[in-house]
Amino acid sequence: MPELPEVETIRRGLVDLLIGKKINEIKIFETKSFIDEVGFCLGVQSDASEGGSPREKRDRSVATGAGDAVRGWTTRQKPISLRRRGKALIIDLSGGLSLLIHLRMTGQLVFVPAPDAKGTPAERFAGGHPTESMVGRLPDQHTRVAIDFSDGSHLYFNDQRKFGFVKLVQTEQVEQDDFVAKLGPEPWDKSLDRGGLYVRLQKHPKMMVKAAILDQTVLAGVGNIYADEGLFYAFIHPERRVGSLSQREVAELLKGLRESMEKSIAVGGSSLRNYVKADGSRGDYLDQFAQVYNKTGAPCPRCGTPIQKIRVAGRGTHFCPTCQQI
DNA sequence: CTAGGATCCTGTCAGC
DNA sequence: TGCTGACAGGATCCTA
Repeated sequence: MPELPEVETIRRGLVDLLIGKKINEIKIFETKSFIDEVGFCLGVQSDASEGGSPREKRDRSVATGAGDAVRGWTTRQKPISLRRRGKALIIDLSGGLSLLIHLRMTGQLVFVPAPDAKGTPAERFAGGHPTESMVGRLPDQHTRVAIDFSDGSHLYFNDQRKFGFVKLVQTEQVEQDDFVAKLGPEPWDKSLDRGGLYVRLQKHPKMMVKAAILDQTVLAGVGNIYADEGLFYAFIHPERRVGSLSQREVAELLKGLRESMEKSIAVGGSSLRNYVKADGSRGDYLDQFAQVYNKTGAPCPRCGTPIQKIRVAGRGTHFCPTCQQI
């Protein structure tokens, strides 16, 4: 699910928790979820000599409590910075490697601190796809990768559908990564102002506007929720052809995208404190800012017309048929 | 170039 | 309650 605001929420929440900690081991519970571009711990199972520090223990099998074989990579590297590009989170490590994390539809990251001396339940930080794994015992059946820190804390990458991944890359190669290299500018990039987005969009004049803003090469980080919200804000029907949009409409669309994402970041995206409210009940963070997304049948906040749901570019699309005309 | 569908997976929900 | 099909917030690949 996680779109830009969720990933940014995670980045902000994790930065102080991870920086300076020392990794003991990265455990890989699901091979498919961990892509090793460096050739350190997975990939070629050959005994051919590989690059890297001789102190690294590679391709080791570890026994878990459950008895499953889990791949592990022992290292002493430390997270030194957390970055975000579009919907990707990048954790740079002290040894020149980086973890490039994409949550796709159902990924989540859960940080579990070490229990204190009194055994008081540790306060977690979690973000991404909201599920019981945010509060349950970890690792669980959805845990794909776990990072164990030397102080006894853990960072879990959980992902029901296994679409997301953690990729190990050289830090200097991050910009050249297949996914990162194709990304368009960040939504707040100045290059999009004063007609910049209009120019980018007009390279695809026949495309439906919703499909165009979901295209990560046009603009990075916009997903289905914020696409619907931004189009609603700008009074633009999602099936309008890009070529029919005026500069003014595109400027409004950019404003709408930015505002809805800023609001979401301000309330903390889909994170633990939205998932579990103070009284222990489960909340839906979308309620805190969404005007149309997942509001099928509800009155339009501007004109009262019931919000409609249609399918555009293969995606569920919510809009107001009165405010957003073809 | 574009649309549209299938695909990777698993879980949930509506309807019967 | 059980079964079935539709659908899910991403991205890519293929075909037409």
